[in-house]
Amino acid sequence: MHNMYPKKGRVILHVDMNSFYASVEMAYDSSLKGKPLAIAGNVEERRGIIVTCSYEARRYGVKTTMPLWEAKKLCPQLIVKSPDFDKYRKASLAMFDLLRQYTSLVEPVSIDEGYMDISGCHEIGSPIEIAKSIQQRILQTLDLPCSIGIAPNKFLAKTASDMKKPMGITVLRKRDVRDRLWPLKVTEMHGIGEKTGQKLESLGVRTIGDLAQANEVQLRHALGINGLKLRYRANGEDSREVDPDSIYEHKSVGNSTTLPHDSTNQKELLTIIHGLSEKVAVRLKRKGLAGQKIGITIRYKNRKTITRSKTLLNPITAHEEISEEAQALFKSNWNGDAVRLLGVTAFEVIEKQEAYKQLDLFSYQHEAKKEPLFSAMEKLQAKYGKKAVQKGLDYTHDSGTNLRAETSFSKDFLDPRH
DNA sequence: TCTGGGGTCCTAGGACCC
DNA sequence: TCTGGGGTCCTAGGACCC
Repeated sequence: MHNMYPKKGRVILHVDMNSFYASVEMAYDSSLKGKPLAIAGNVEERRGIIVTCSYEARRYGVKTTMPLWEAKKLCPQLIVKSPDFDKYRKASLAMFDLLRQYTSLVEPVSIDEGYMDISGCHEIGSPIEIAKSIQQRILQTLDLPCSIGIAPNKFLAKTASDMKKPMGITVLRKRDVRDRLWPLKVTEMHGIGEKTGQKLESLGVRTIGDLAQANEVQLRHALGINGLKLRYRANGEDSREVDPDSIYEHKSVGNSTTLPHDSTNQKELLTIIHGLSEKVAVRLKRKGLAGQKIGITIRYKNRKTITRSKTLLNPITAHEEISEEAQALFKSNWNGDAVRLLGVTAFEVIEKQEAYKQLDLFSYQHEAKKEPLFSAMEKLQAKYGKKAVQKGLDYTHDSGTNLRAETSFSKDFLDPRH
């Protein structure tokens, strides 16, 4: 018996497109190749920032999230384009289709990166051969460069794909962790940003190796359970599986906009919320989703940002309904200061089919308004359980009608302690 | 002359239930 | 006269990522 793989380990690839938006623009217009190119939001206005830029632009010090005016100062000949998301989505879909020709275990994590589990792909070739094939075909058929990390788990694969850019292929095995992962600065680790980096610094943790061997009690105290998770990863451990279905699991759909000018004009602000609500409604409908919870974001002139949300009795999709909830939230929470940004988000989105079941419940709530409360509640409880009954009660509160006084009686009735 | 827009996940406190 | 402990749901904020 010859077993090439004595330990049944996984082989995970992380495919990371290099400066994706800029590369897509160059694939469409080859005259842009070799030039400093940046994709920036709000190109016309003062508030644009760099979303992506070509490697040529990076040589001038231009970086992602840098304000546009600053980038132009560093590189006056910078070519600036507004993002064209339809174009990028198309390229992204084609790229993931190509990956799925190797295995169905493909998990897109964003428009330009994804994981693959190629553990069962021995017949196609070795992991490195597969990675080379993928990289070549993405380049040949889509004219797009990418880097690929090969490792026994997601974290190491993601870290590996970052090590050689552009067009790199990097293998990071468990036995490489000590020599190749541990020397890296802890701030380069996926999941560690500015704040966590500062906290770790104050604990004397500067490299990933420091984190891997840090005192668990101290970590837990400073960072909570996340500290232990990060330490685990720093040791090269990560048991998360590649989940091809995760793309279908939407949790929220939102739209936000930074206003061209800070505003205190309530009418204007409400109009903007109306427009954002429409965009949310259109996107919900296109995906066949409905939102159980509507939220707004208000960012003030001084950048202080608040969020307010409301859980609804029934999931909604319609533009007018979303707009009504969002405008009500705005009116009761805006402090009158000048507003810089507004956002509308639908949370706890569910598939429309689920929403129909809940509409059935809604009809019972209407009955609850006509019938004696008592029997309507019993019906509701028989069909939907106590949680549904609680919703029914909320509704009577919401409507603020004559049923209000009776609800407390019903609540008592439903509590077995009484 | 400052710092976009799309998300996810986690935490923490209060209300309420059992 | 005084007051537990487990759990869930809801809301708001924060950290992080691309």
